[in-house]
Amino acid sequence: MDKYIGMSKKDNNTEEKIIQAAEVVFIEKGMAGARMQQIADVAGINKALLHYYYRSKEKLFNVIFKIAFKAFIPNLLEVFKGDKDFFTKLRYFVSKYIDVLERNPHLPGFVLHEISHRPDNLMKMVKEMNFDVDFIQDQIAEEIAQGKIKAIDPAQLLINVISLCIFPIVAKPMISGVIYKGDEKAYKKMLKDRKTHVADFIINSIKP
Amino acid sequence: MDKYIGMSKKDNNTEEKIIQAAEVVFIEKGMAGARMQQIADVAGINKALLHYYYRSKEKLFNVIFKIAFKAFIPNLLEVFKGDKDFFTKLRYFVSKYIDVLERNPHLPGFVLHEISHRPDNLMKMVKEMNFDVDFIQDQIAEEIAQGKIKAIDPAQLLINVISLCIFPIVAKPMISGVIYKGDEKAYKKMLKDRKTHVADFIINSIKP
DNA sequence: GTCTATAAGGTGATAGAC
DNA sequence: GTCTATCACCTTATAGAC
Repeated sequence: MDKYIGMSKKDNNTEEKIIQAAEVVFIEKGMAGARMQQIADVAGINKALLHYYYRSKEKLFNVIFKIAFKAFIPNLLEVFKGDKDFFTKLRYFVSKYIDVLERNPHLPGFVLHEISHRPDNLMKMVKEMNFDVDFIQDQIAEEIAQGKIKAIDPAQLLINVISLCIFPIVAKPMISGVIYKGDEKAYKKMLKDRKTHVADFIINSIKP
Repeated sequence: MDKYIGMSKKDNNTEEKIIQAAEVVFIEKGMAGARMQQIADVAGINKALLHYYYRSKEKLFNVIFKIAFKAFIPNLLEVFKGDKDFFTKLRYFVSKYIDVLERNPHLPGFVLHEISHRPDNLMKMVKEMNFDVDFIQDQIAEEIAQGKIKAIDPAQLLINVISLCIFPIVAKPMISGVIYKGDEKAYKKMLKDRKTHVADFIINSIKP
């Protein structure tokens, strides 16, 4: 079982217990695979009480999805607003982001899977959350203009960065099984090395 | 609805119709979300006949998963066995693989999602299929030894290549929504550009 | 707020006629 | 092989006592 993502500590609060349980179950099983009964069990209550707090499975799911999405596109992106060297910020972001994902390995799979099954519904929700990644692309463009990095489509570079961070987590069983022949330790070492490898790989590619 | 992956053309054959329908439904909805009734509807038959051919949902799922997995880790990898220049083979692979995934956008999400929900079950199946990617890593190591590419962990490079190809497909609604603000055409153009961009990006990073 | 009991409808699977 | 009808179970959701 995964740990819950949320930050509240009021464990005695029933609502909090429900949220924590729902995070664990939904993120592990997905909307279609999750069962209200199991969420109730994990929360240590019964189904009826679950429906008393959240009238339907879908309403509860939407609450959890928002929490998961915020963890998935983290405040971490804010580091790019700092005035440090771009490569320094990139190294910091990659290392910390892989760190976050490593501790919540089912998170990216959950968000990606659900968002591609209800794109309209969920994207509306995401828009309300008002995420902004434009400033990162602007910053990349500015770095290029100043000759600090090679010419590259800022969007492509951004996609490359997140691909290299997220995919190894989403594809854990795949990589662990096919590339490392089931050797879990080898997978973990790879992920640890990756916290510096990814930034090195990217910087090697884009430095002038 | 997606198109089916399989290659057979015997459309009148009931078994073939079932496989095609099951591919469409399972790959789009996943095991937990798929319904035998819907598969029957898409195949133009009824549930009973479905169970006549495949005794259970799980048996049918396993058949489809194997097909999907073979398409996901394609014969395309064989190009690395050729004797062309490594960078040439890399360019060819990236371009063709993104091409394949673009035409089956739900395929990688399906395989990754299901494999991480039944790792033991499915990895056993995968092992029976006897995939081999070791020769690619050997080849990378050889290139490094010959000084044709910079020192790099072959496994990390391999992971980088597939991450950069697959992630943009798995995360389509995400990228399309957050980076391109819902502009589908911009997403498609990005993917088209990516067929050359990814190899350029990688080669820039690893050329001596 | 929290529980037990149960309704209402869905879902995988089978029986049996043709 | 293919169909209709049906079973047995599961799942969400609600009613009503405390």
